[in-house]
Amino acid sequence: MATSPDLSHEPTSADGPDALASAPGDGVAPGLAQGAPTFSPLYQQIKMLILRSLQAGEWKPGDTIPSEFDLAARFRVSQGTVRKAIDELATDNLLVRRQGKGTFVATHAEQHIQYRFLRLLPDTGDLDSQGPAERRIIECRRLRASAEVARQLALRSGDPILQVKRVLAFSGTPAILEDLWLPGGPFKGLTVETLSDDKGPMYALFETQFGVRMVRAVEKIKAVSADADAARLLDVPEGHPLLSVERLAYTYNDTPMELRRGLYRTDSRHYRNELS
Amino acid sequence: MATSPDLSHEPTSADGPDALASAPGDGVAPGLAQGAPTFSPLYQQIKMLILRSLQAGEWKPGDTIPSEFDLAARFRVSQGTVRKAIDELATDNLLVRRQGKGTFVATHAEQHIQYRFLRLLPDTGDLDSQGPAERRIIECRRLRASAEVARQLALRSGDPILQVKRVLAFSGTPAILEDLWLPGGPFKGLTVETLSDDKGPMYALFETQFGVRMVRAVEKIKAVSADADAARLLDVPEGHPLLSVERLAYTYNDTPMELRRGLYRTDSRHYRNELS
DNA sequence: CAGTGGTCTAGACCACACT
DNA sequence: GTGTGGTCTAGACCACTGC
Repeated sequence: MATSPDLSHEPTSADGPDALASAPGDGVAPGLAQGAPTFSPLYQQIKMLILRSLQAGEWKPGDTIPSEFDLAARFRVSQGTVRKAIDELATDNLLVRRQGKGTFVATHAEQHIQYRFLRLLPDTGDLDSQGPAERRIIECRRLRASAEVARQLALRSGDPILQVKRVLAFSGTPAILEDLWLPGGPFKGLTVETLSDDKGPMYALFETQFGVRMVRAVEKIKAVSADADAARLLDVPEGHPLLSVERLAYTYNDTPMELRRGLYRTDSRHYRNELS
Repeated sequence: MATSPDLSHEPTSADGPDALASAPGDGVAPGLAQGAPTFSPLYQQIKMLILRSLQAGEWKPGDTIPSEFDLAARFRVSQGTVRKAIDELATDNLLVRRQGKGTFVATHAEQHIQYRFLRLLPDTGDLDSQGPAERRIIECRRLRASAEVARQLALRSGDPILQVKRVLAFSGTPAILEDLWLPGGPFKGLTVETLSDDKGPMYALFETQFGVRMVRAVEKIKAVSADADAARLLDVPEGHPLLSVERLAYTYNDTPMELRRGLYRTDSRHYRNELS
């Protein structure tokens, strides 16, 4: 009797000689994970299981995950099937493959090039000349979600949230004024001190301190005029054109976890985007 | 004797019984395409060969290309290797796979959702309510490339170019003012009439009339104030904040083929971008 | 050297579209 | 049914990393 792929969450100890005895052509187990009539390829199911392990924190950002061969044995499928699942997770930027070393959980720390979600670049293209971003926290308040913020963060109006306001500068010149709204639950304990003491990207802090990993985001961009407040903090005349960048960032499972509204000075910088 | 993969450009007529006799484990032919010592996987070489056929116009936009099996026979490799090559070309948006039907050369025509490179969406998200874009050509002039335009289009200063200026409106309200610069050579014969008579996306026209297919683009976005000219054409007060979108679009082979500068009204629309 | 990811092959079968 | 892309397997070998 040919064994079916084992899609249980735990590694199995029943590694008998028939563990991998599935004959070629057994084909996919249709809808094995649930009774739904919808067809789902095996590698998609494996992908979901790996995703679940990532969510559950079985492997932390920066860790290496088990080898393809090990995962294949755990799930009772062929290495090629695991491979395809990992391939997709890698192109989604959730995993990083390194030949000869292993497959790692992606992280916003040691992204070694730059902040992964920041698209504002100097017009000269000279990424290094400007040095690191200087961060200044303006405020960090605990308050209740407005209807609008609640809607975007999938909360209820009045739920506790955190609001952070900060300015980023390069070489002493302010470039970005940002307001952030974070759900109070996952970010319980976040204080202005935590933020001020931090050195690296904020999303790296979120990973290490709160176990929240930002996976993807959607930005809505508009051109606006600087109001008095923005003009003061960004050191531009009132009415100066600014880029308004409203970002909704998601963790695993498409859960929105951060709403951010940035005002970017674009006199000597630009927002870069690639189309394909 | 085991035959090597045949990477010649033409289909071979020598379909003898040993055509596919390569034994497993023959491995990759290192640097077969050129004597370079750099290792290049077989599927990458196949990818390049398919790309070359696309460039050469062997298959036109909208056409179906030969089946994976046919291509495998042509190149004397396995279907899986062709598959991986096509996979990459599909994720690059150069080809489109359709199960049961075949693999097609991507096209800007019948992109049936919307203009693929236009990221300006109504704030309501209601894509259909606004109806189709109304296009008005302001001018179409033949002139000589300035140093700046020449640099970006990889031409020499003074080379002949075309400049097009147009306005796009939705429901009678102007939304976009665009200036385009095109190299004179590939677009010889482009007139204001050609442009005005056209119905679909401009990039579809470029494909059918000039055989130029835009494959990818890079945009630099800034916030600016409307000058008198822009204010008049976009029906906004002078000084109104506008999104400046400077696009450099490329054909196959990373050849720049269009420089475009758009001014977008963002009072009721926004530029949408996804990060990951 | 062993272990990891990366490539390649060959063959079987599934899902889908057309005829 | 036939032909297309899509999934899955099994096994071999290559390239890179680090012991």
